[in-house]
This record gives sequence, structure tokens and C-alpha cells, in this order.
Amino acid sequence: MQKRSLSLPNRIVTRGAFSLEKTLSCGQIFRVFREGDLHYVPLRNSILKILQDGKTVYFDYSGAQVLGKDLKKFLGLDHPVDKIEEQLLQKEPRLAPIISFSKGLRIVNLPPYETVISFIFSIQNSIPVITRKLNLLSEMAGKRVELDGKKFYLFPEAQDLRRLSNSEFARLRIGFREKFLREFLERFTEEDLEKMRDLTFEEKYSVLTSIKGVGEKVAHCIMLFSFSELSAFPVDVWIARAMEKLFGMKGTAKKITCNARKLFGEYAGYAQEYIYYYIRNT
DNA sequence: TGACAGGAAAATA
DNA sequence: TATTTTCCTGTC
Repeated sequence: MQKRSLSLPNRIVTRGAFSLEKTLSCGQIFRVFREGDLHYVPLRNSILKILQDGKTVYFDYSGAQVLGKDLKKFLGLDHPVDKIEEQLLQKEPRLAPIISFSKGLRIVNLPPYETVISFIFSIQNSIPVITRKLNLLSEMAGKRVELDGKKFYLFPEAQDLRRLSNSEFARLRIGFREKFLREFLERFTEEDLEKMRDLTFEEKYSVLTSIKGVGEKVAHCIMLFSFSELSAFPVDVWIARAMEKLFGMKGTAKKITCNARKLFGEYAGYAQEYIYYYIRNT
């Protein structure tokens, strides 16, 4: 640990509970490459290499420069987790064992363009399948960047995705999701999505669900993981099962989203991620 | 090898 | 408006 952290020249000190492992392994982000306790993550124009040792996070990068503040933003280290936990417990005391189990998990902040595509891929697909297909897409159209003598691929840019041939799309084997992807590529660039940051929650939801392949659940994932809308509450099959088992909350996904947001309030998204991590790891 | 897992859109009531 | 059916690939 000591020796390896020496090869990582940058460091930040975290405040409040933080677990790099939990944060990167709970389905928010698909393309993470692990070597022991080292995590390699393609992010925008860089490959990040991250290692946590207690309260300190060491990092290095290849490609575009990454500052400490960029890493903090990416890992949700600017979120007031003490206040969030306190507020959630006040609203629903039954969260206590769940928060205790999931403590340290943060909600990440990812590039929205990449996140839309990732969650279009996620429709009716398991995490390992989504990861594999996103890696294939990145290898087909993304820029290659080396770090520690290893090859990584950045997530492709809109202009490169638009140049993919029919046979390359076919190689992805994403079935009915292919027409959603192609329509999205035609309609949007990275900038179009970045510009949405200033919209209200409802306005973002409305634009996102106008994209074919983006329904209620996927829209909430995008709002939570790339626009830091911390009250978003995506409901997939796991969350639906968990909400019934843990809180007796039943009904359609739409109803659960609505009721859970009322119950948990402005940090409902944190409750959702804590519950998701808990239900998938117990 | 056939049953099953996994969300959104389209069709239907 | 609410419920049911269809879409496709991968896994066990």
C-alpha cells in the first residue's frame, strides 16, 4: 500500500464517510478496471488511476489533466453526507441498518452524454452484459490511452459514434436498443446534454424522456448520476423488490418513485443507492 | 435446451 | 388512463 501510493503523485483528503470500492461497484458506473485496490476509470478525456487509503485518496491520470476538484466532483466528495444521513434517518428510521451497511457510498457525477448511452444499453440487461458492450463500443470508436503500460479506451465522442458502420453497430448485438442508440446519436451531441445542467428537475425529465429508449427509470438514473439531482429515485426490479420487502411499499415503478420521493425528500437518491447496495450485497 | 432476467414502447382495453 | 404484449441477447 505504502509503496504503491508513492507512485500516485496526487492526493485529496476526504471528509465524511467515503468508500471508493462501494462507490465504484454499485451500478452507477460500468467501466471500472480493477487491479487489487487500484481502480482504473476512463473519464472524459483521461484515464484515472485511483487508490484509497483511509481518508486519503491517491490518484494519477493519463491524457487530459485531472485536478483534485475534478476528482472530488466525480466521486461525490462534495456531498454533505453527514447531513444527508441525518435527514434520511429522521424521515425513515428503518433506514438505520441500511445506511450503516452502505456507509461510504457516494453518488457520482458522470458525463451526461455517456450516461444516456450507458443507460440505453441497460434496458433489459444485466450489469456484466452492459459493461462488456460499452467496452466494445469504446474499443471500436474511442481514443486509446496508455497508463502503466496498459491500454485503455476513452468513451467515444459523438462525431466518432456517428461514423460507425452498420456492421459495427451489428457487432454490438444490442438488439432493439440499436434504433434507440442511433436516433439519440442523430439528435444529440455532448454539448446539447451539457447545456441541460441549468434546467429544472421537471424540465430535465421532460427532455430526457423525449429520447426514445429513455423512460422513467433511465431518466432518473441520468438525473441522479450525471446531473446530481439528488432527489431522483430510479426504480428497477431490485429496488421494487426491496421497497416492498423493507418498507411495504408496493405498486408500479411510477408509484414507487413518486411515493419514495415523498417519503425520503431532497436526498431520496442517496436513500435509493443505499438500498440498492444493501439489497444486492446481503 | 428451454426458462428466465431485464425496461421501454406500442398495442389494447 | 391503466394494463398487457412485444422487443433481443445472454446466462444457467
